[in-house]
Amino acid sequence: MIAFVFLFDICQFLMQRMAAETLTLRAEDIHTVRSLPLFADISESQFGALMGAAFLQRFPAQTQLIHEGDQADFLHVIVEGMVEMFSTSNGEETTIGFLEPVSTFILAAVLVEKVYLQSARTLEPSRILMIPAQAIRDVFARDPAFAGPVVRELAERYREVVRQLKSQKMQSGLERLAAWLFARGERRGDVIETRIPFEKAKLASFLGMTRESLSRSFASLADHGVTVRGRVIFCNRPDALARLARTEHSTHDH
Amino acid sequence: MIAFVFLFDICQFLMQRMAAETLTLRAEDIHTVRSLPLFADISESQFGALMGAAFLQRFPAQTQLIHEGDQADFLHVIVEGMVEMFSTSNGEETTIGFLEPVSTFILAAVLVEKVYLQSARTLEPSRILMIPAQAIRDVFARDPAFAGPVVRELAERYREVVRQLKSQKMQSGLERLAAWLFARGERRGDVIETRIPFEKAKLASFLGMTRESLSRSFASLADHGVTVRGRVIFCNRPDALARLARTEHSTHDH
DNA sequence: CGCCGCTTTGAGTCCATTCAATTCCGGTGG
DNA sequence: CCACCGGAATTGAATGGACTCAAAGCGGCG
Repeated sequence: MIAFVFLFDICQFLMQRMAAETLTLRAEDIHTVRSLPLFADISESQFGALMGAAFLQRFPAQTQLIHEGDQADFLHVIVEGMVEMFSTSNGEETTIGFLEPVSTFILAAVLVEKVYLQSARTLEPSRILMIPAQAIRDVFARDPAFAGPVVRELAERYREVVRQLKSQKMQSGLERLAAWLFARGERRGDVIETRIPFEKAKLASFLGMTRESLSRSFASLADHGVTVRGRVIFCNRPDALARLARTEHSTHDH
Repeated sequence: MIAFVFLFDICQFLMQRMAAETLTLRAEDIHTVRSLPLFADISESQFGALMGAAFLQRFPAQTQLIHEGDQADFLHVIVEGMVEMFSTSNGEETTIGFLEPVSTFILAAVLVEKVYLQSARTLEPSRILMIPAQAIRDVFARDPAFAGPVVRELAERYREVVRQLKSQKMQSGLERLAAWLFARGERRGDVIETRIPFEKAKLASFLGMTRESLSRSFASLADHGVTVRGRVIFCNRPDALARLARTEHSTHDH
């Protein structure tokens, strides 16, 4: 049984290899990875060890990089493209987050040598740097300068998930949407502009609702100065959006 | 303004002091804290430094130990009693978790020198060891043996919250309840027995539903062999419970 | 025994989802 | 350049699950 699972893993790995394209690390890429807070402090030699063991691959869109439940064998770094973290249970799928360059993901599973709790797939053609988990753990054990950044990374991720859990439990879908638009939008004068860089269905899943509900939520936001033009959202009353995001239950306007 | 806030903090602290009772550390307590995975590996001298800066307090039930939004000044260790982690937003409150001896809480906020994202209160009379955040950070910086356990603790907490988020987004209240009963129950022969060590309303809030819904969920679980007797829950078909917990959507029985 | 707080039950309402149909949009090929 | 196609997004109607409000049990403790 174990043997079969192992064989299956190998097959999967080879198939992925075939679908992907292994690239040599370019100096420029190494530099961007090196500049990540996670790696900024470690010694040159340890960083060299990590990069020596790592490899960079190019994946097409919609490639599943990580399968929830697998042993965490690599720390992934997204160098270019876009990655979705998600989870599947009894056929249902929910989006847990999105990753843009340059960031690492699933550090927790790698460090504690456990299985992944989430899956990951590319949403665009992407370049991913894969560092063997063992190399990460080795450097962690050897280089004390690595501990600080690792802890900061973990702690920040933890706090992010706590925020997500809170908003999931205490806010309505409309409020989560407002908060998302506000947090991620860019101010242009007195309007705020937010671009959704993926399908709206993904955003809906991330916010914990259906596409239809998201669509209706956008419609409701018209009362708050929001205009939707495809994947670009404008709001000419950012304060109204912020107020809603902070979950204003007192105001029952209509 | 700042001065007033500071004054307020001091008042709060003093009031807490008055409500609480400062205790001297007993050798026995020190030993239990020392045996925590988080502290097991650090050097004797560093541990001594931590304990020297720390103090143990006894709090009555329903005492708020941590106010969400405050700067994280202490790492708390629950030595005896029961603590609830919760969060408040626009008047609504949600329970995020429960802590029993012996465990630490809010390590993440302490390490990154940020504000607490959650509040904490005692649910029973409790003894809490409070270690100044700065002492924790100092030891972390000085003793490399501390890094591993810290990372393991953080990583596990992170994974726990991810699990909570997933179950919140993908499972029904009924399924979450089944999962909770199953995970926390004790096998006695072919029945499983679970004791709820706090108000059912707290459990409802933790599971993300109202008391009424929780009550109705218990009623529905009767079909799965569940009997409720006050705060003690029995199930004579643990497999049915487990199946439901794994979120069996396919089976539409009746 | 009687009070008080927690829990349960009931009834009605509301909001999100589901299912279904239509519109919108980008890309392709004639 | 335009017609067409398919996937995505929106809209509508109906369902259902969870919540709110209200009232009635239950249980522990003085």
